[in-house]
Amino acid sequence: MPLKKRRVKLEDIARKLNISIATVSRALDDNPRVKLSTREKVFKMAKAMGYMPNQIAKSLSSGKTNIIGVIIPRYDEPFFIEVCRGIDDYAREHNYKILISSSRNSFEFERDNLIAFERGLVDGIILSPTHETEMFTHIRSVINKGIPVVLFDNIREEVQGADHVLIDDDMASFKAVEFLIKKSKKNIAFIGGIIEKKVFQDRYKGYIKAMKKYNIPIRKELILHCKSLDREYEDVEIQQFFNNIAIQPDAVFACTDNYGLLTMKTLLRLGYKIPEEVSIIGFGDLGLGEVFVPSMTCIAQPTYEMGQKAAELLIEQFNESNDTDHPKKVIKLKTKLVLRDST
Amino acid sequence: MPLKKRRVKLEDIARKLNISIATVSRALDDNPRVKLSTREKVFKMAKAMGYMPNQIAKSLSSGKTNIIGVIIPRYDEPFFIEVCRGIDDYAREHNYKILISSSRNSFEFERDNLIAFERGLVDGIILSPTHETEMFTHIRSVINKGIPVVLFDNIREEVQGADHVLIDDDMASFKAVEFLIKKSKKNIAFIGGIIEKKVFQDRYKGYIKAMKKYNIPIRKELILHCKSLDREYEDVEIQQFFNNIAIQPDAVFACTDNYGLLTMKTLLRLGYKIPEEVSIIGFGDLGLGEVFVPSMTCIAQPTYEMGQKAAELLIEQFNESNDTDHPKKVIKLKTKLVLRDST
DNA sequence: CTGTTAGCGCTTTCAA
DNA sequence: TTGAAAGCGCTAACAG
Repeated sequence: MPLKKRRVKLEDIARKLNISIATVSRALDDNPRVKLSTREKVFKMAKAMGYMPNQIAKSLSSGKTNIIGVIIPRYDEPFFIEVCRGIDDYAREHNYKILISSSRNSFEFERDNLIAFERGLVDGIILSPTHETEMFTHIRSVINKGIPVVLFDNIREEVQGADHVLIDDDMASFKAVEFLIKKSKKNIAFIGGIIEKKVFQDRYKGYIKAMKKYNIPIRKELILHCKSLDREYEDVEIQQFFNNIAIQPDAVFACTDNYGLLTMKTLLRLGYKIPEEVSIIGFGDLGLGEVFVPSMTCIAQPTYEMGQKAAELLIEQFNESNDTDHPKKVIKLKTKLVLRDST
Repeated sequence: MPLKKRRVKLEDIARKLNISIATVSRALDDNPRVKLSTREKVFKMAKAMGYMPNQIAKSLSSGKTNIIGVIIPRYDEPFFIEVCRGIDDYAREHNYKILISSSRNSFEFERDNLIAFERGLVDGIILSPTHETEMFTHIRSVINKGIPVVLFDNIREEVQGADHVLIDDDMASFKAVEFLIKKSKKNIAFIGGIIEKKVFQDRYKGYIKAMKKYNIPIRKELILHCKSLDREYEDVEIQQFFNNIAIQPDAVFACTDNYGLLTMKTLLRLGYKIPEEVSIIGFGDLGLGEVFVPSMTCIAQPTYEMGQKAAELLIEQFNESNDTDHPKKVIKLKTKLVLRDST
C-alpha cells in the first residue's frame, strides 16, 4: 500500500524536467506552441508521476467550473429525473458536469440553492420553479450577475434574460379531452394537482376549453385539484374523491401519470370496468402507464428531450459573447397522445 | 436593469472601509478576534455591496469543496434516486452539496467519473459499483490519494479503506422464499437480473438456500436471469419467459419491484389469478408495488436510510484525523417483508 | 518554442 | 485587535 503522498502538481513535473511550470501547463494542454518532443516528455512524466490536475485551481484561474447547476422541485418524481438525464447526457457530451439540488417544493430552498450556485460554483443554472415561486427577483438577481439561466416546466411568468423550455400543456390537455369527447364521453372527470402550479393551471384550462368548445356542462363534482405534495397523500385524496363522487364519470383526464394510476386503481376497486365503463388518460408517459393492467393511455411528454434542450440552450448562452445581448429563446416542445388499453 | 458589474470581493469591502482584507475575511467568519463593532460594520457593508463569497477561491484556499461526489449506475432506477435523496438530505444538514454522476452501467464511465472526482472537485465519494466492475484498482487509487470513499449496494468485494453500506440480500431473499414455501408453494419461479451483479447473485443464493432447506427441487425452467439493462427489454424478456414456461409456477420471487410488476402483468395477461393461483413477491418496495392491482408483496429495502447512512459514514471520515487510520466500517441494513394482495 | 510573472479571491500564519 | 504577506495550483499575457 503506497504511502498517502502529497498530490503531484505542475511544479513537481517542471522541476523533474527542468522546465518551467508554464511549459508544463501548455504541454498538458497539447498546445502546439510547445515542441512536440517536449510535450511527449511532459506527458510521459505526468503519467509516471500520477499527475492529476486540480480542478479547483483551474476553475479559479480560468473563471470556468464546467459545472451546470440544476434545481428541481423534487427527486421522487420521474419527470424531473428524466429531465435530469437529458441534461446530463447533453452536458457530458459537451464536457460539463451537473450539480443537482432539490428545492423540496419550497421557495426558501429554491432561493437558498440559487444563492449557493451564485457563489461561483457553477457556470450556469437550469431551474424548474416550485409552485410557491411567485417572485422572480432571486432569479433575476442571478441573471443580472451575468450567470446564464434556463427555466423549464413550471413557468408562471417569463423571466427577462432567461431561456425557457416548456410544453404546450394547454393544447395537450385540450387534445386529450377532445379525444374523450369524440368517444362520446360526457361526464369527464378532471384530476389535477395544486392549482398554484402553472402546469396544472394550464392543463385545467385545456380541459375547460375542450368542454366548452363541445358544449359539455362543466360539473364541479367531477373536478379535483389534489393538494398533496407527496405520494402517500395523493392516494388518499383520490380515493376519497371517487368514493364520494356524486356523478359517475365515464372518463377521467388525469394531470399526471401517477394521478392516472391512482385513479385506475381506485376505480377498479370500486368495480368500474376500464375502459368499457370509464376511460382514463394520464399525463407524462414515464413508464408506469405501460406496466399497469389495463395499460394507460397517456399524453407523452418529451421529457428527456426537454432536458437536452435546456442544456443545449444553456451551453449556447455560455458561448455567446456577453456583450451581444442575444434575445432569449422560448422553446415549446410537442406532446403526443399515446393510445393504450384504458381508452 | 442594473449594469452587469464585476463581482464584489473582499478587497472591495476592505478598501471602502479602510481596513485590511484579512480583517474583512475574519469578520465575515464572525471571528471573535475581530472587534464587534468592526464585524458589524463589515457585515453591513458586505450586505450593502451585495457581496457573495467565491466558493472556488474558498475551496482552493481551504482545500475543502464541501461537495460529495455520488456515482450511481443509472438514473432511471427509483432505488438509486431514493438513495440519492437520503444522501442529499443528510449532506445538506451538514453543509454539503452532492454532485451526482451516472456510470450508465459501464465500467468505463464509472472510472471516468471517478477520475473526474479525483481532480479535487469533491471532498469524498459515494459509489455504487456497476455489475461490470471487477477491478477495484480505480477505487483503491482514489482511496490512496486520501479521498474518503463509501460504497453501497452492489459490492462484490470489500475494498480496503472504504466504508460499506449494504443490505443482507441473501437473507432477505431466503426469508421471502421461505415465506412462499410455508404457504405450500412448490413451483416457485425466480426472476433475477444480470447474474454478474452481486446483489442478484446474493438474491439467487437466498432463493436456492431456501429451496434446499425445505427439500424442494430446483427447476431450471423456473429460473430467469434477465440480461437487459433497460426497461423496455426487461419487459420482453419476462413476457417471453412466461409465455414459453414449461412448468406452471404457483409463486414467483422477483428480484426487483419492476421484475415483479412485469411478471404480474404478464401472468394476468396469460390468465393466471393472483394470488389464488400464483403468488408474487417483489424486491425494493419503491411505491410501484402499492399502486398496482393487485398490490404487490415486497421485500422493503431501507433505501432512503441507505443513502443517509452512506453520507453519515462519509462525513465521519472527513472528520477523522487522517493520521489515525480508523478501521473502516461495514454496515448491513435490515429489510422487511411487506405483505400485500399478491400473496 | 520557452520562461517570467502577475494574477484568480480567499485563508492563515506571523508580526505588530 | 489588526495588517502584511505568503500561499492554494493553475492560466495567460508578455517578453524573449
